[in-house]
Amino acid sequence: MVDQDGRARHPAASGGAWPASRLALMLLRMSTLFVRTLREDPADAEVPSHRLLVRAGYIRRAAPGVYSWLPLGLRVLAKVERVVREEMAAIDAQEVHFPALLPREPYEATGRWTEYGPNLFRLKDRKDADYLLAPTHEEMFTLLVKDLYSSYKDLPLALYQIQTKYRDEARPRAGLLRGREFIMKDAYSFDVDDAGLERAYQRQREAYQRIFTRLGIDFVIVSATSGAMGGSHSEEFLMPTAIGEDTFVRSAGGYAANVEAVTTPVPDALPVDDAPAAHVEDTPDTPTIDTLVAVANERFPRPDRAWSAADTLKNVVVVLDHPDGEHEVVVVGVPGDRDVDLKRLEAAVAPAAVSAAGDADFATRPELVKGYIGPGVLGRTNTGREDAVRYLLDPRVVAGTRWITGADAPGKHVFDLVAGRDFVGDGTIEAATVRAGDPAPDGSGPLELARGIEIGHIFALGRKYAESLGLKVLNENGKAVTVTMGSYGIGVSRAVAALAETNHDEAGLAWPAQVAPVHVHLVATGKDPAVFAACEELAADLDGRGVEVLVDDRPKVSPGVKFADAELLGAPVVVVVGRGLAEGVVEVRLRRGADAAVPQEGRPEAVQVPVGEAAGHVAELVAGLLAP
RNA sequence: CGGGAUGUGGCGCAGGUUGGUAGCGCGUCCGCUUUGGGAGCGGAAGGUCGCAGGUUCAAAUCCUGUCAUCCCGACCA
Repeated sequence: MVDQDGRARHPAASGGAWPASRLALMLLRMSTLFVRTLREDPADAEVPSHRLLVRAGYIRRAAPGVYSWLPLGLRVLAKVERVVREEMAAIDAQEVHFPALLPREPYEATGRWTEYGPNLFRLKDRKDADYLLAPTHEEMFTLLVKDLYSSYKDLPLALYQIQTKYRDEARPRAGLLRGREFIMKDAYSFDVDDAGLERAYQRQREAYQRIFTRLGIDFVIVSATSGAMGGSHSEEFLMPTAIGEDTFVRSAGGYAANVEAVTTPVPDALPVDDAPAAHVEDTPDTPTIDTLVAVANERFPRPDRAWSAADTLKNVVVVLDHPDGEHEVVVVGVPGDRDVDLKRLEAAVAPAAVSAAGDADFATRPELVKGYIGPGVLGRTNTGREDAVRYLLDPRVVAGTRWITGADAPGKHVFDLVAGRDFVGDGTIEAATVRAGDPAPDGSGPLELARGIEIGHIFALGRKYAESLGLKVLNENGKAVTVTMGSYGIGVSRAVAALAETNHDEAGLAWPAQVAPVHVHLVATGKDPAVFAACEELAADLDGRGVEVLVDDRPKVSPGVKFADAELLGAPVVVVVGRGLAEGVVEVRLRRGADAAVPQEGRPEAVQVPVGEAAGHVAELVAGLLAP
C-alpha cells in the first residue's frame, strides 16, 4: 500500500460506481462462463458460505478480508441490490453515490477521525494530505445536504447509496461475512423535528422488513446500542445462526435485544433494619471469588444456607480511554457470580474505549489491593474524596442488599456490608454478563441467548452530525434550526454470504430463486448431437420467455461432473436433456426438492416432462418460485 | 495485541526427526477410448520448497531472524 516514493495509496481507492445495468441478463454457457469450480474446499475457509462461494467460483480472495466478485457472484450481488433499490424507491429514498476516498476534514469535524481508531483506513496523497477510505458516510451526506438545502420546505429528505466501505478490521474472518472491504447500502434521513425523524425511522424499518422478507432472509429485530455512531436509539436486524458474531437475547414474550443493550430490571430496595453491622473478618488466601466462598463457608457458615458467589460483590478494575486522551482507572462492582462483559461495558461508556487494568495502572492507585478491593477506598460519593477512583455499580446492587466484599487489605473481607447504608456508588452501569434465564426488562419472561449475523442496523441519530457540521434549515418563523437525522445500513455483500450460509447442503449452494445467479441450470449429457441440439433449442425458448438460463454445453465432460457442478452452483431449477430424449422427455428437478423452503437430503426427485412442453413447464415453475 | 497452527507447481497435501538429483492427488494441455453421478490409457507443461542470513562438500530438511496467512481470544455501526 506504499509505492516506491513511499507514498501511501490503496489499490481499491477508486471505490467504484456499480451501475444497475450490470445485471445484463443473458444466456450463460458453461463452455465460456468465467468460472472454475473447485473439487476441494479451500484451506483457508471455515464457514460454509465462504467455502462454497469460493468453491463454486462466485468470489476469490484478493487480500485478507478483501474479495473479488466473479460473474456468478456479481449476479447474486446485483439481485440483492435490486431488491434494496426497489424498496428504497418505494419509500422515496433517492440514490446518490459518494466517493469511497474522502478527505480528513469532515471526519475531523465530527471527531471520528480519532474516535474510529485503527479501524479507519488512512492514507496520504502526494502532498502529504490525509485521506481515508470511508467506513461509513454520515459526514458526507450531512455536508451535501448542507450545501444544497436551507429551508424546512426541502424536508423531509431521504438519500442513500450502495457503496464500498472500508474498515481495517483487526481480524477479518469468514469470507464475506466480516471483510475489510464490503458493500453497504447506507441511507440517511433529514427532518426538521423529532416527529419527522420518527416517521422516517419507521419507514426505513418497514422497508427493511420487506427487503429481508423478499430476500428470504430470516431475521429478528433487536434493540441495540448506538456505539460510536451516537444517537438516541437504534435497532439491529440479525439473521439467527450459530456462526453469528453477535449475541442477542430474546424472551418468549417478544422482547429482543443485543446483549450490549439489555437493561437489568432494578429490584426493589430492601429494608435494612434487621441487618447486623458490617464486620471485617480474616479470610486468608482468598484472592478469587471461589476461594472466598470456600473460606466463608468454612469459617463463617450461615445458619440458613451456604454462601455462594452471588453473596459476594466483585470489584473489577478497568481502564477507560476517553476520546480527549484521558486515561481513567475505574472500578465496576458486580455480583460475584457474574463477570464484567467488556462489550457491554464499552457500550455503556461509549465513546470511551475499555481495557483491562495493567500493572502500571495499579501502580498509580496503591489503595487498590488486588483480590481484596472494596468500597472503603472507592467512589467519590463514598469516600468524599474528589481524587477517589470512580465506582460504578451493577443495577442489582440496590439499597438494602448485603454483601461480602474486599476490606482493602490482604486476606481481609468485610461481611454484611449493606448497600445504601454502608456504601454507595458513583452511579450504576450495565456491565455485568447477561445469562440465559435472566428476566427480560419488560417483564415478558426469562431471556434466552442466541447468536446472529448483523445484516442491518438502523439509527435514530438525532442532531449529533448536523450539529457538529452545522446543518441547519430555516423554519416557518425564519429561525435556523438544526436538522435531525437517521442513518440506516444494510450489509449488502454480507447479505450474499448470509444467504449462502442459510441456503446450502452438502453438495453445494441452493439459492432462493429471487437471488439465484440464474433460474435454470440446463444440462446436456452424452455425446449425441441431437441431445445438444434439443438442449440449445430449449435454452433459446426459455431465454425468449425471460427465464435466466445457464446451459452446460460442454462437450466431453462426463455427466457426473455436470451434475455435481449444477448442485454446487445452486440454481433453483435443474433441467437435464439426456437419455430421456429418445422417449421424448427431459428431466426437471428442483435443487432444494419439492419443499422449496428447506434444502433436502439426497437428490430431489426428477419429473419427466415431454420435451415439447418443457419450456412452458419450466417457465411456469420459475414464475412460481419467484412469486412472493 | 495475546494464544495456537501453517507457508512445498493453479488447488489440496506428503516429504522434514535421520541433510544427498522435489513427490502424490486434483486441475491444465495433446492423442486415443469413454459419456446418467466428479471416467480410462498414453504423453506433456508447470515449483529458485514464503523471504533473508548462517552451519555444511551439500539445506525443502538443521540454526537465527523476518514476513505472510489461517484459527481462537481481545477488538469490531
